[in-house]
Amino acid sequence: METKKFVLLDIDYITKNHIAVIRLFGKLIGEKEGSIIALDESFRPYIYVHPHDFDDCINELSELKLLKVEKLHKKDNGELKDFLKITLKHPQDIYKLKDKIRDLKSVEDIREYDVPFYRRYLIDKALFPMNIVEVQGKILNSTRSSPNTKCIFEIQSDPKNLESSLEELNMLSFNIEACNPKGMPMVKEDPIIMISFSSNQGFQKVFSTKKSLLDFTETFLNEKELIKKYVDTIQSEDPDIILGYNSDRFDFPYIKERAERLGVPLKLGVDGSSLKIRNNGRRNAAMIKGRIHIDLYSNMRRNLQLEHHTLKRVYKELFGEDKIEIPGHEVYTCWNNEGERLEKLFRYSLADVMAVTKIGEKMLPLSIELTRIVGQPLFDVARMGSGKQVEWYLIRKAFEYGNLAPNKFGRYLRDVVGGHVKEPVKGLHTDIVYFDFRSLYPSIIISKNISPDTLIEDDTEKCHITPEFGYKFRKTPQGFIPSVVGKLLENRIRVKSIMEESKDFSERQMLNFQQEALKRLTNTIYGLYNHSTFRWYSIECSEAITAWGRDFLKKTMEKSEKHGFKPIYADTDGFYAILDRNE
DNA sequence: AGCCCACGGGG
DNA sequence: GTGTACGTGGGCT
Repeated sequence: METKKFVLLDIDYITKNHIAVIRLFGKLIGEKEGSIIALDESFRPYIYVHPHDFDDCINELSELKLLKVEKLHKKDNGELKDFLKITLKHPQDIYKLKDKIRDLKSVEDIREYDVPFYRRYLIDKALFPMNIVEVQGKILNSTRSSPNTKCIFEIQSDPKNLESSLEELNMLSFNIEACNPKGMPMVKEDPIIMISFSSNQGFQKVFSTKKSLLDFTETFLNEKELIKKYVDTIQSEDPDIILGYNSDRFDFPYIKERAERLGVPLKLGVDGSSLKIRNNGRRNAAMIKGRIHIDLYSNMRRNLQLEHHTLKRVYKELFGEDKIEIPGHEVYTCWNNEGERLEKLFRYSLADVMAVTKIGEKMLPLSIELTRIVGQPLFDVARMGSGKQVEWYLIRKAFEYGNLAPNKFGRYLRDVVGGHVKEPVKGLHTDIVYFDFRSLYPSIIISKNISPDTLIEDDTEKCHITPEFGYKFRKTPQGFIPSVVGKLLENRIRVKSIMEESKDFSERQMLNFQQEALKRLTNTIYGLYNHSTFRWYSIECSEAITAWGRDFLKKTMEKSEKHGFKPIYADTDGFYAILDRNE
């Protein structure tokens, strides 16, 4: 048996002889660079069933084509219960059979039927994308595919998750230009006129169908040759991460359609597969197997609070300098000119793509740390809001603790009593102190043990009683959410202390992003209790947290007044105060 | 105050 | 893809 170590970049599954085979895509380490695809045929999909009656249920299930039915204990909302674990042959069978199983007379409910197969694998095998993973098995084939070594590997025992890697990843940004005299280019009419690239390894090129005197440019006969060069460049640069700006909705769909018209296969994947675009309503996602495509635009919208999120504006915000710019409507005139006007377009295209690389270098470390904590692929984590990130983190934790994740609710809105607001004292204030409660909500969750699985009806047990509402939360044992929040807080303290001791700059930087990621996840949780799309949704928990928050806020304001402060404004999770100088 | 709708961002 | 779906700010009633 051989052993391979690699950074786990991505994961999916394929079907071979009606069997689902997990594929781990990685960047090999500890030897000359190259990519690996590690296959695991041994994992099978499953769901849980909560039956009314076990014998009836086992009977009814025997009619269906199932691989295995086993009885086991799982914690569900704080109670240890018996469930049936049903293993099926193929992930698609779950899609086909889940309604049938749910509708059986003997079945009360089905559980964890909507955890995608590859996510199930990551959770059950305790693997974390962007970490180093070790696999044992045999090399199926090792070919030289230009110019990187591609290794196909068969996993023969459980893969192991090792430490986080500090390996530098190869990032390549790209950007296309097209133009139309009347406005936005139309994919049916307007050809791609330029494609520019920039990498974190120093690669910078602008390819075009027109000539330029600038040294970073290269000219191609026609659009078809240009797109071929695009494919060649991605294969030869062999990036782990591909970056774009609005590339999910503009660059990739555009180039895909142009390539189709010209008959150029867009074989961009490490396995030779072509670009796929998932069209989920307004949530487009362009996918390349074995490489992580990240559209920084969605990232910027989520992470920067700005009035708008054009590349120019975001660049200015992050780096304080202006990027050279050509207004959209002038691209056409520049392109149809010669000399300086045209050269300016080349320079603009390069500036754009270089800006994307710089933004990527600055913003990706946080997404990578989130990925390492959440434990889902970077591709997915980069496209999730913080609520979904937390949810997947919790689903993993639930598995670790032997809990079943709650099913998804519907989607409905509900008014929650807001926080306490003190109308501001009019006037111009100086030397203001701000007291922030957001960091205190996690402590309230822990100290009052606020969790759906600790909420009780009667008060025969020792419990915390919520002000205003009177909701009761068991004091022991610790609830699921409080224990997770506790671990997150402890972890963050631990990471911060390691960070302060570390002498290595890049390690310190990584740890800083890690503690930032932990902070984000922690501070997201309390707000999720009143999102009906959240699996651990609980209006009682939500109200309890804000009720205790108001309680603490008022008490803290009173206390601050005794120490000579004068609160001038308060809202929900904090208050502003000044030192009362008259005293 | 609530509901519906359009828009973002890319050239 | 173990499928079904974004967030928000502005205008309107």
